[in-house]
Amino acid sequence: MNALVRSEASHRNSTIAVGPRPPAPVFAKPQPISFFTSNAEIYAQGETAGNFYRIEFGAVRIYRLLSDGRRQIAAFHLAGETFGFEADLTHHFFAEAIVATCLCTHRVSAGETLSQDLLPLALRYLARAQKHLLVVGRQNAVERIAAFLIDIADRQGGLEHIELSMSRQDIADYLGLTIETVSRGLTKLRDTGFIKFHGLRVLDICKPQALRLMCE
Amino acid sequence: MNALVRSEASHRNSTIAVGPRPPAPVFAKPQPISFFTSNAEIYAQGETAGNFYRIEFGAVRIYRLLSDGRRQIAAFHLAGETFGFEADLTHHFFAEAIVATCLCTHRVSAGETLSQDLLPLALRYLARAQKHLLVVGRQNAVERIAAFLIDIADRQGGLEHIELSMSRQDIADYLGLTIETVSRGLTKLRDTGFIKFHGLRVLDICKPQALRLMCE
DNA sequence: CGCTCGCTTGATATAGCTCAAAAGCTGTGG
DNA sequence: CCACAGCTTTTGAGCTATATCAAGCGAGCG
Repeated sequence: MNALVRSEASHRNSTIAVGPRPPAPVFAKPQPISFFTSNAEIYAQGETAGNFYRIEFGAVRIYRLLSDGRRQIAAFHLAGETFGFEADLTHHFFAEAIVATCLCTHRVSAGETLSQDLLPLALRYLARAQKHLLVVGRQNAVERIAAFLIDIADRQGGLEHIELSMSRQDIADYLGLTIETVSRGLTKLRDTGFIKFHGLRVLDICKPQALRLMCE
Repeated sequence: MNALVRSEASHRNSTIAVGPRPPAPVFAKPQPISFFTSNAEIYAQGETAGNFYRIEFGAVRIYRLLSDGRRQIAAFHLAGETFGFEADLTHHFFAEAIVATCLCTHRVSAGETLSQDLLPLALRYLARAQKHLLVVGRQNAVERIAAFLIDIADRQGGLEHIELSMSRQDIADYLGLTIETVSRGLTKLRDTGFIKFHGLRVLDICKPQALRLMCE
């Protein structure tokens, strides 16, 4: 299965208050900033919720575990995105920093108008998760990897240049594959000229149209 | 693959206005009721959105297609649930009645306070979709079927008695399996005494604890 | 009574998993 | 600047769970 022991690298990072900041564009008041090192836990499944977070820089994985250690990453969140709000006051997932990450924390109590801002966000994430279900449920390995690359490229500004913050294991656990299958898929996409590597986690999409067609 | 042609059974049902009704508990005004026969389309991917729907009775599947016909059902909605709202004004999925279904239509323009009601709903569906990702991405066939049965049982009131409104093909497309694998999985659960059939789509869960344990 | 349709069962094929090892990278210390 | 250790990633070989293809079965219906 997929029962790797990853936990020892994943302990809570101390929150570093860096003081007041200029107002964020969407939410009213200056809020505390906290910093997380790579693999630091932001919150755990079962923990009390109540805050949500805007990523100033870095990247975050949202995931769940089965009792035998199998992991599914439900979402990646990149710089600029807001995450961590829940329907009830409990977190149903784990959240960890993928790389060194800086978060701006917001309290839910801060204002009632927040739900006005949060609803479109929640709906976007819902559509994203449900689209990802099609990828994981019905596409083969290479199609899943293609869909992942297209998604990241679009979210990094629509360029064909990609800088991955996550490991092959993270990608595998996001796509419902093994690390070996992800590696073989990327190799196949490279050998067929769809992508070009400039380092393990840096690559260009050479045939964006064709790659898009592959996962429709 | 899974390229069945299902489309000929799926054309728009005429909306039957049954006149004003007593106010729904959550939303303010009486709203038009419409009726859909089994397999009737409620809305299509790409269509303009703007309404949302409460299921008075019946059941609905929310799904997406790949160009070659592979289908992934992203969610089932049962009686009492509300669905169909979107972040932008476009539907990103198809919605069809699974059985004879009666919907109460609400216009988004009806009131600004709606987002207060819709946010927790959206968040619950988001958590549901992301949990389902773990099932589809990391669990084997029998575990997926067990998780599906537990989910339906919980949503039908927590009883151990289940009446499925959906076909084996719908279940397969929800779980990312083939119809044959679903059938074999159900047979295995029956033969090992976890469930007992009282008809093709009617069954009891005999060992709820053990079944739950199977998909954790 | 004989269709049709949805479901089950059987036999075989294969995509992706598992296990194993090699090959790159990165950082550290001499 | 090189050597070595500890990672992550890639590559290889064989195995297995599930898909695919095909046939049979049973309930509902004209």
